[in-house]
Amino acid sequence: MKPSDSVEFLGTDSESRHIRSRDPERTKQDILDVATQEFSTNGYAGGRVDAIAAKTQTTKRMIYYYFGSKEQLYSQVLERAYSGIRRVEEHMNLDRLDPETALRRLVEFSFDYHHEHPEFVRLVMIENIHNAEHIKQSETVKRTNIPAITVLRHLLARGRKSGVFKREIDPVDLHFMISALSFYRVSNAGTFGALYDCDLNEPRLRERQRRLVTDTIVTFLLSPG
Amino acid sequence: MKPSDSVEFLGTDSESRHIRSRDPERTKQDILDVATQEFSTNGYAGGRVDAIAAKTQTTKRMIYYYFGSKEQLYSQVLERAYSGIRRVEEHMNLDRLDPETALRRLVEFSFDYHHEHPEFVRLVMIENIHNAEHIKQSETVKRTNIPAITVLRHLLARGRKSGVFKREIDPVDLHFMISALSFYRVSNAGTFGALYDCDLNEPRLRERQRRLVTDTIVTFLLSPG
DNA sequence: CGCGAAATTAACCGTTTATTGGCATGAAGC
DNA sequence: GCTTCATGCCAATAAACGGTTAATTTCGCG
Repeated sequence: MKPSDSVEFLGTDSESRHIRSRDPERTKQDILDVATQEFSTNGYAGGRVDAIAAKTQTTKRMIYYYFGSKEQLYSQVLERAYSGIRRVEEHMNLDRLDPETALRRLVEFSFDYHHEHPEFVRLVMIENIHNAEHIKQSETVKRTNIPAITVLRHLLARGRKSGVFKREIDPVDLHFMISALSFYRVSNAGTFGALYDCDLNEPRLRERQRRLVTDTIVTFLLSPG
Repeated sequence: MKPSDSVEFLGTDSESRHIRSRDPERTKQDILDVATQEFSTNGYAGGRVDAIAAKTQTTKRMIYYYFGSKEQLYSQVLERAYSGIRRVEEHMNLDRLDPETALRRLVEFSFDYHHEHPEFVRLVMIENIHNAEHIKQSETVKRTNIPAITVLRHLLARGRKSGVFKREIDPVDLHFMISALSFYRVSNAGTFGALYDCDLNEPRLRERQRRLVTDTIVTFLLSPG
């Protein structure tokens, strides 16, 4: 190596490299953050390991060092994304509210969470394109998702007991409807907006649909069969 | 070229080539059919031109001859997929039915169409991953989708006039809800099934949700604000 | 201090992939 | 019969792209 190279090397060094001392956890999180962005934007096949490495503060080799393969990296990105919604969901304390209000809150939470986390929505879409084969193998994700149904089942039981909820409905079916209405608005904003010439992210429209979705679900539960 | 090559050449000739007489339209449709399958299964980035060519009765060269590029081929696949649902939608003749029944039919049709055309659903998912940038450029698709809203608007007006529909609702919003509930069940069957350990395609469950979705929409329209 | 393991880096490799060129050829219309 | 369109085959290409090699640096610990 020529002296000039050495100088050049040390020069860029102090500017961009070796600023961070070795910190495995931070490196991993850095990679996961960037990978989340990359995969959620371009899909799994469309996501580029090189692109991830470039946007990272570290190198491509580190990705393989910590995650083994593109696929395992993607799986971890997915798991982390799912853990996000669950963590928020857990601290909702719906039990203190009357059933109708609790249901409203739940729907609104779902609606808002999807809106605020489009990258999560996109990752789930992508995973579905791949027939959920990664999620199927993750016991963690599967286990941590059951509570969502348990909460709903409990809420439904409370509502029926108090006579507010007139409908019999399977908690899984209710969850399906709430998710569908929350998810689709974000996942299909592109095509829906293009086809019907509207911007689903426009605050006014979003607020209107937020109320609509909530009212629809609540109205159904309250109406006699 | 040696004589032996010539013989070899002519030999394979009569076996595999020139079996189909020249039929441009059929060749194009063949390519589109296979491409639909490939893209809807693997996504745009995941879809392989080689794989498409292999499953076709023709060659890769023909794909470029007729479609120019992978992207243009994908766009045409998308357009054709959208034209499918429109064609069916057109011959529904909802005007002969009373508003409530017409609405039921409409929801059921949407539910059934999505269920019966998962490849359409997947293509739309994929297009949304790409921010609908192909659809945005297709005037054809945009124009031919407006009628769906017009039909709804007319139906809503009829229902309100006759006093059956008590709710005021924007036709686009109604379309959004119907689509969401129809679409999500198919698009997210993978992750939903994995997370809550159920098979959304199981006939019993599907029938139950079909009724649930229809009832929910109808109940909302019929209920007083 | 010095040593071994963990962390990090740059350069490299083999393969895949979309895309094109070249060339031959049969069919159809004029 | 001649031209033109449609088709087939195959090889080439040039750029990605996922993954790896091998060397270097950092850090904790004895």
